[in-house]
Amino acid sequence: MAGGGGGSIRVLNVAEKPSVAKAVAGILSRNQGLRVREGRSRYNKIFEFEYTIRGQRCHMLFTSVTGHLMEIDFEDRYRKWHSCDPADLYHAPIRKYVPQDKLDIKKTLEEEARRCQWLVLWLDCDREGENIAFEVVETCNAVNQYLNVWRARFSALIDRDIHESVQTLVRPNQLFADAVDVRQEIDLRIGASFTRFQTMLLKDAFTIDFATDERNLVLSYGPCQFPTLGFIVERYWEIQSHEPEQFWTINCSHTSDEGIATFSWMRGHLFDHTCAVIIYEMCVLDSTATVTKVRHQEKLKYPPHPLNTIELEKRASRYFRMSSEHTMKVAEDLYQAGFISYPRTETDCFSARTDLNGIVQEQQSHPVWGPYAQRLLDPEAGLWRNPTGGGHNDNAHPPIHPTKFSAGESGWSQDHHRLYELVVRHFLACVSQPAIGAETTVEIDIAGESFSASGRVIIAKNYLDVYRFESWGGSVIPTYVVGQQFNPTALTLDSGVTRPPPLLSEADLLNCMDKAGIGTDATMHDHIKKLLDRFYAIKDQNTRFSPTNLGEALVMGYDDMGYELWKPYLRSMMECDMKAVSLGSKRKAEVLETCLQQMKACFLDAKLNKAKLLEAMAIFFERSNRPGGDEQNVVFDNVRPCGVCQESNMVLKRKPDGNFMVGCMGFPQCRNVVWLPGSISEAVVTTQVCSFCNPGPVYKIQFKFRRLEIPPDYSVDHLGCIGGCDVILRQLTEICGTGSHNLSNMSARGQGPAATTINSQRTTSRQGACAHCGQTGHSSNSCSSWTTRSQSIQSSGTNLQSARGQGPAATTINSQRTTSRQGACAHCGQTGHSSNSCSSWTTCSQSIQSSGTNLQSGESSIPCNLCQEPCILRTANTTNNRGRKFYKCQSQECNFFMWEDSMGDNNISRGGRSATRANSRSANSNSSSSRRGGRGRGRGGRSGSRTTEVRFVSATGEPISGRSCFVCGDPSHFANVCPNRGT
DNA sequence: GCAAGGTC
Repeated sequence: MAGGGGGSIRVLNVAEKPSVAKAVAGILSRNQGLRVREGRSRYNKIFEFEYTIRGQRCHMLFTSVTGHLMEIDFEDRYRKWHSCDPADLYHAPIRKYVPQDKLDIKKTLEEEARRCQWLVLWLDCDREGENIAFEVVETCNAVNQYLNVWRARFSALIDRDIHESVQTLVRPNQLFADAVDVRQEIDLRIGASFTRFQTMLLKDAFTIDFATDERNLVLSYGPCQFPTLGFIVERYWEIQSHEPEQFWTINCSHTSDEGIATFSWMRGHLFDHTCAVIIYEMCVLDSTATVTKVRHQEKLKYPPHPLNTIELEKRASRYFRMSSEHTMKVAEDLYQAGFISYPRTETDCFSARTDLNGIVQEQQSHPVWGPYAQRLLDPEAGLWRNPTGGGHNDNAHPPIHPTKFSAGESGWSQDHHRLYELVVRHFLACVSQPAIGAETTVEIDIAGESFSASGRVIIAKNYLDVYRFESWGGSVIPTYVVGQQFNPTALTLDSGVTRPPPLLSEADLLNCMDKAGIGTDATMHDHIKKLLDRFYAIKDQNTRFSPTNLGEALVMGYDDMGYELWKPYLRSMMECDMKAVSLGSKRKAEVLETCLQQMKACFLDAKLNKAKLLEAMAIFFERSNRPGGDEQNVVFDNVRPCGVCQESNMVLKRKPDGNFMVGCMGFPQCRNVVWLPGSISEAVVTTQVCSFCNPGPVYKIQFKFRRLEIPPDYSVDHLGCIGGCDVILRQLTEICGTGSHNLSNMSARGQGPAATTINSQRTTSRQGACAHCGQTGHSSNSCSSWTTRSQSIQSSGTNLQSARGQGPAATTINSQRTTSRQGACAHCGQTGHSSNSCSSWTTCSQSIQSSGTNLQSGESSIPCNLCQEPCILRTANTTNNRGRKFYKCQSQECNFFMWEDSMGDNNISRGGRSATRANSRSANSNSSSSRRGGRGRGRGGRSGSRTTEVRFVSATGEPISGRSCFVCGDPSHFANVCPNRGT
């Protein structure tokens, strides 16, 4: 490192945010001779002071950016949604630029950098920080290539760290920055491609009747938001597929002068009713209890670890029902006003150098928790304990803690008060002794069966005194000694049912994301909010999340395709790759290429399987009759570059009349088009490239023809090329015509060269034979086996061109030719009306409306068995259950779902219990087995979660199926409530 | 009109 030297050098220091610039400048200058002036940006001031770095006198200029200085986006040509096939976004050029709102910061950097010799980067010490560092370097180097660039590494904004850091400057780490470049590019390409794809595919195809303006509806996909949605849907499905099961347990209680002890059966509960009854009968017949074990134990309840962002969000949600997004807003306010430390931190352990004592001292005068703080500082109280960390450290920020005392500010909302209180109490708890409890466990034996009861007495509350959000429940039980005998006050056989897990709470969701590495501490709340903004999920009053129909349909669609795009694995894989890049074990270009290649293949596959998405949507939404509602019309598959305009791609389209064409995306400026045979029922662009045709690549198309509309000697499946080399395709075009654009139409209007031409070479090779049936003796024109449709084609004049080497495809209408068609409807080609008012559009949308309506809303409804809201009869459209009718409760908060064909079963109530519970069980079981398609999502048999909620069914006197009271034999009640039973 | 990541 340069040192010594006579004169002073100018050093430009740049921090990631204004607060850090201010703090570091304050520490380095020791607030001596520190001057501040405005920069171009009102938030990013410039601090100036003198400093000496390893003997070199420096005039320090300290300014900041605000996070990333640059953004990436596609080049202009690809930015419009219809400018290209979304698949092109996997290789479309990307540019990195400083957005408009950051230009003033850029200007400040440029102005200052010009006059400096050194650049010292004080960005946060994580990968993103390193990437921002290089953005700053790029900006400054552009105006001063002689800058000596240094990186300051620091882990906390405290004197010792900062002074040490500036004396041990290092070079910035390109590998760390590379890892972020990889992430940015992958996120952009995947996000934009899938978002455009699914939005264009689904938005207009269905009536998605949310409050918002449908035209602005964006069905976004993102590598973080989708797995987050996946967690919500998965839990929702788990609940739906839960099969309640009845279980039995024996409970015993004993009341004495000292109180009540409730003993629970050490077998837990049994699912075998007969077995439970037999054991119960044994206990009742020999009900004397003998105490077999008494154990006294001291138990500790530890205070929480120091607070990081995720923990703050989870606790604010749990204690105050604040959303994570709102929590972060309030925390940001408190941080900006200096009351709490930086709220975006992963760190949950304090540095040994933090002045914990000083932080407690500040809180001594608070009217509520002040006395506790005083006790903490009193060595005689013995309350202090050095905090233990949770093992996370971002090496950039300390755990969230109070930085300034406040007894409440006038401008604070209730949430500001609450959050500040949480931060303070949490901090005080962290430096406190754990709570101490004395636990007693008593075990008894009744007729060979073991039961246990426990009680707890809190000896010292310690941290619980200040951390009012936590409690340590416990009850006192009477004293027992080993060998003591007593008669239970009550001995009952109780029944309960297993229950599904609850919907995910916000804290649960944050937990899932944290574990799976979805998002960062600073962005997790954004992803959750995005799901709500996109109408993918809703949050109920208990801050629990469930998917909307839209969210569920999207996940279901991808799941039915067999993809786990909604699972966290993709992100985990990316995280691994990024780590490898940052460590230098993988190269940036290599990771980018591999990942994008895989994702593109996945994307193309998803496009091929788009029917699955449509099917899943059709379960929940009605088909729309909007013109763009035909998904075939809005999702384009790239076939080849356009040889006419040489700007856009030619894409496969299906017109509203069902016929296929390959047209230039540059329409209407470029009208290059290839009409395809009218006998095609399906056409899908593959990834195979034709090795003959130019300009390439020309992707081959997998066609399926309608058997009855093509000659018998042609296969219904054909992998074809529209570039001009494909003989079969041209034959079929000639034979079948192109629907409304058949040759008779063309020639009738005197359009010159027909769109559908027969290749002379091909015709020559089959001279003398009918092109239709292949037999000689007649031409295809007079072939008797042909349909009326093809006969109309035969009258057309054919423009014979040689097959190969003709440049643009033989079946191409070029732009020059199209010019002559100006004034004709772009849809059907006829004159006299525009495409807006073309009657064939209307016909098409009507047919969709009448035939494609799977969701027969309002056709029939029954009151919900669970909540009494109406249940609407709908028709499923999934692969496994197409056409099957089901009832689904309209209420968003009710999970009732029942197949219509299984309703009979539901009338059989089990064990004489109320029909309601039986119905819900049956409904759930049906939904699990069929809707989840047996992919192992629903739990089978008894492996799932069982909660121990016990219902005293028998206490109501209901007989359990097939049994009668063993005391008096009466089938109308059970033994434990038998009036004839002695104690 | 797309993502996720910084931050004001």
